[in-house]
Amino acid sequence: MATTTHFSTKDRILGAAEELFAQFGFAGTSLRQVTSRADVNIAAVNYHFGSKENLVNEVFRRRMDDMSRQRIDALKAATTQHPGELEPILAAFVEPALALAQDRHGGGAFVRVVARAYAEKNDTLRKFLSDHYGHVLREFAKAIAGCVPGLSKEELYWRLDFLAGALTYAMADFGLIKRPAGVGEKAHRERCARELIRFAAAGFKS
Amino acid sequence: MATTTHFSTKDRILGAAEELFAQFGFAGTSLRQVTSRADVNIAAVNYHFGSKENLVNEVFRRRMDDMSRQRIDALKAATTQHPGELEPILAAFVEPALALAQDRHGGGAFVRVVARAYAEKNDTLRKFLSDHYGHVLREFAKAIAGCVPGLSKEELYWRLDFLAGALTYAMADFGLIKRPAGVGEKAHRERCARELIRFAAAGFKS
DNA sequence: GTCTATACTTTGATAGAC
DNA sequence: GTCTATCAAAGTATAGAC
Repeated sequence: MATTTHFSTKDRILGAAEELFAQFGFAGTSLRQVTSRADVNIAAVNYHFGSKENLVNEVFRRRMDDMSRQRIDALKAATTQHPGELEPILAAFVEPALALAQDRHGGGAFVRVVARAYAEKNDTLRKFLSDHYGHVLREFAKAIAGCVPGLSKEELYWRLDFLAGALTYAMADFGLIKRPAGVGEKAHRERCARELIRFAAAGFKS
Repeated sequence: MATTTHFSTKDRILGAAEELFAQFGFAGTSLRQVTSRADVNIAAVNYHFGSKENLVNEVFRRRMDDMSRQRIDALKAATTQHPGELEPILAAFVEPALALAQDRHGGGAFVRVVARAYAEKNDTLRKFLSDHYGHVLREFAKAIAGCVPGLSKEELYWRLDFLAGALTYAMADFGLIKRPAGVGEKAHRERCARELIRFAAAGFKS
């Protein structure tokens, strides 16, 4: 917020929190660890963010906003460059998410916030997610509907949920599939995207 | 552990914990709440379970073991009664999970443990899950491979992961789709199963 | 082996001086 | 906007009764 390269207390807290959350999870990270790494006083967290929970949400929001923007941009490019084709739309949905999940700095924290929204009865966070995710998802729903005309709106939404679920699972690296030692992270991610797009495309067209 | 209907301290803790975890989540439930509801001393938790984390895992394991058994039984029935058909196999995988997720007593807690395994860097829990889930998944992989002969083992495992992800998401009731007011829980669950089976079947066959 | 009373340690949060 | 001091509540650990 100035002409210098100085990072504000708030920004330093966000940065430190993101790294620690990604590495140790939320429960495993204390605010004292965060403030110690950010080199600020323990009380600064509550002053700037109100609570630990709200700090978590803010860490998440930075990445989420960025990913949503990438998705929307990619969607526009897909529908203009490949009109009527389903796979490029699915790629626009899948690829930014997998790229983020793999980001060393924010990916772990991001995936964890999503999972936490599953796990904890947290209607505030759920509503927040549905407000943001909802908007993006509806854009994709419209675009997909244009490629698969026979689909009812209900069926379309069910299938979008299935895609989102499979993608979230893949982002968390949770399944049977493990990256083989000889394959780089980028290649593994691209393989995942390719497989998921093919799987989902067949599902949407069925 | 007797001829009476007496519940041991351990069982009372497990029962109270399951209900509270399902209702308030893990972070939202203190051990003092648990021991108060179970009418046992606070120290009994650490005596019987070692830690809160381990209590969570034990609550989960009871349901998990039960669900895995149901899945395996349903798989056997499917392959003998409908040999060579893919959809009954997928149903054997999907339906026990959705039924459990909807169970008022244990469903909430169950889904939350799975989500927590996503969210927290907990290799113990992840390994435990992969040990149990892994065994069941491999049975299903074999059965599916019999129905879709052209599929490589790698592709098969990718797609199983996608199915598991979509199913987990659906179990958590996390997506856009909400149960309409006029539809019962059972009907909604059956609709979900039907849609997911169709979606995944097309994906596996692609 | 089982359970209880009790104390220890760390956590997130707050109040008030500066 | 930031700090020190302090708080209540949480998970955990231990000693000893039965």
